[in-house]
Amino acid sequence: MVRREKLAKLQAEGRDPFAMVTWKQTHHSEEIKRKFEELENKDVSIAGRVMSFRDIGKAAFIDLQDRDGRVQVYLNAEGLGDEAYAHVKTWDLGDIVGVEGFVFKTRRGEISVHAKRMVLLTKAIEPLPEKFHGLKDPEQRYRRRYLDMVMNREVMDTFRKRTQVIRAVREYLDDIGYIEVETPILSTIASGAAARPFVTKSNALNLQLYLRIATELYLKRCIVGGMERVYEMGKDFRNEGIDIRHNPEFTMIELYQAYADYNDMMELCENLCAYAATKVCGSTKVSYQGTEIEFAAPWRRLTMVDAVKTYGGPDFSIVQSDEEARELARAHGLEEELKKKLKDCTKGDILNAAFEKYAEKELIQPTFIMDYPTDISPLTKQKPGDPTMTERFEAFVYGRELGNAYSELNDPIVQMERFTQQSKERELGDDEAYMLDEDFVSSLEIGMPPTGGMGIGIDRLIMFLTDSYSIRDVILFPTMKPL
RNA sequence: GGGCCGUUAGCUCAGCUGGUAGAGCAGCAGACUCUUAAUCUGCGGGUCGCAGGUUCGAUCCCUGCACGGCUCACCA
Repeated sequence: MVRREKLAKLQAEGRDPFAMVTWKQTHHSEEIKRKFEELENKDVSIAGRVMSFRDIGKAAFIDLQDRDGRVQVYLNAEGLGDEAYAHVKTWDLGDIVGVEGFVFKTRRGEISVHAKRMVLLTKAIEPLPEKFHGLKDPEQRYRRRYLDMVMNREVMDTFRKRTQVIRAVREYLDDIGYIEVETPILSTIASGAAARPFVTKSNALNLQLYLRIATELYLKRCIVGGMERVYEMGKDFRNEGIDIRHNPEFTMIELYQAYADYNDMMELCENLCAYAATKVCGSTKVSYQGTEIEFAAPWRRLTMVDAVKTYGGPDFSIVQSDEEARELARAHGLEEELKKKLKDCTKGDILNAAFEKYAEKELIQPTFIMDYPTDISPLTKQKPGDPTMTERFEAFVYGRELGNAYSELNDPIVQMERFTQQSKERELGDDEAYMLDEDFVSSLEIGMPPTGGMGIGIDRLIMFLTDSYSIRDVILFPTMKPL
C-alpha cells in the first residue's frame, strides 16, 4: 500500500495532511474561466481534487476539480521553489490540494493558475477509478455515489438540478399563499394510499408503528383546522417492488387547497410543472429520452372512458352493469390485467384495467386522465349525477403517472362507508386496501370545506427535467441490498 | 417472485473447441520546462463473485447461492 506509506512519511515529517483545518477558497474553477479578462495576472486561491497530473520534467500540469468543474494548474520550480516543487511531485491522483497563484493563459490557450504555493489538504489513500472511462459499473455507482460524483460530473449536474426543482416547486406554492408543514412519518395507521407499509416499533410506547405511505389524511386535517392552502414535500415509504421508477423511499409533494376542485388542481399542476421546467431547463420544452415533452399549459384533458375508447378499447359509456363489464373483460382478454377474480370485479375495476392495457403507454405528452371509478378512489368526491365515478384525475407523461389529484371527499358519512368497503377488501386479502383512520373521519365531522388536493411524485418530475432513465439516477443513495 | 444477462488487476475491458490469465489507464523507477486521454523506457500487480460437481486438468461445462442490470409481474 504505497499511499499509506506516503502518508506515514508525511506524518513523520510533521506535514500530516489530515491535520489541515481550513483553506481560503477565493474562487472556483468555472468562475476563473468565465471572468478571465478581469482575473488575468491576479492572484487566486483555489482548492480541489487532483484529477490528472501531467509531469513534463521541470514543469507539470494538474487538472484540479472543484464543485463547479475543473481548472488547470501550472507548476514549476521557479514558481514554487525547488523543495516545494519536488514535494508536490510525490502527491497522487485523488489528493485534495489548495493552490495559490495567478491566473494566466498557456501558449495553447488554456486558462490556468500558475502556482506560487501548494498545500496538500487531504490524502486519498485509495486510487480513483480510471481517468478516461471513469466508473461505469452501475452497482458501484449506486453503492459508492461519492465516487460516481467525483468521476461522472453529469451526476453532479443532475443533483444540483434536483435541488432547483424542489426550490422552484416551493417558490411557486409559497407565492400563492401555501403554508408548508411537517406531519408524522411514524403513525399507528398507514393510510391515504393503496400500498403496503414498512412496520417498525416504538420501545417507549411498546407499540407497532408504520412509516407513512402518504401525507394525505394529516394534511386534510390541516384544512379542517383552517390553513386553507397547505403542502408537505417529503419522503413516503412503500414496501413494494423496486424498479426503474420505484424506490421504497421516495419524495412526494401533496398539497391541498380549500374552496377549489379538481379543475383548479389541473391548472395548478400544469402551471407548477411548466414553472419548474422553465426555472431548471430554461424552457417548457424538455427532451426526455429522445422525445420532446411540452410542459406548457394547457395539457390535454381526456376522461378515462374516452381514453380507453380512443386507444382501441371498448366503449364503457354504454356499459350499465358490473355483469356487462365482466362480459367485456372476457371479450377483450382483460382477466390477466385484473388484480381480483373477475367475479369480484366491478365496472370500475374493469375500466381501470382497460385503461392500463390500452391507453396508459400512449400518453406521451402531458395528459390529464379525468374521472376515475369510485371503487378505486376511496377519498374522492363523486361526480354530480354519477355516483360510480369521481372527480379525480391522474397526470401522465411519457406513459408514466406523474401525479394524482381530486376533489376531496368531505362528507364524513360517505367517507366512513368508503373505509368500511376498504376494510372488506382487506378481509378479502387485499393488503393494500386503505386502513381506517377514525380520527380523520372525526375531523371531517368538524367540517372540511370543499377542497382540491394533489400529489406529485417529485422524483419522477426530476427524472423528466434531468432526462434520467431510472429513478435511481435522481436519488443520491438508492435503496440497495447490503453485500 | 419469473425470465434473460453480468460478476476476470484499483478502474475500463479481452480471454477461441477446457491445458490455472492479458491490454490500456492507475501504481512504482527513470527521462522530458506549455501539457491536456501528454509522450518515451523499464518494473510490479490476480482467491477469475462464493460453494459444490464433472474431468487427468475448470476463468471456461453443470448445479446451487450472493450481489447487480434489464425485463415481466407487482406497484396512488
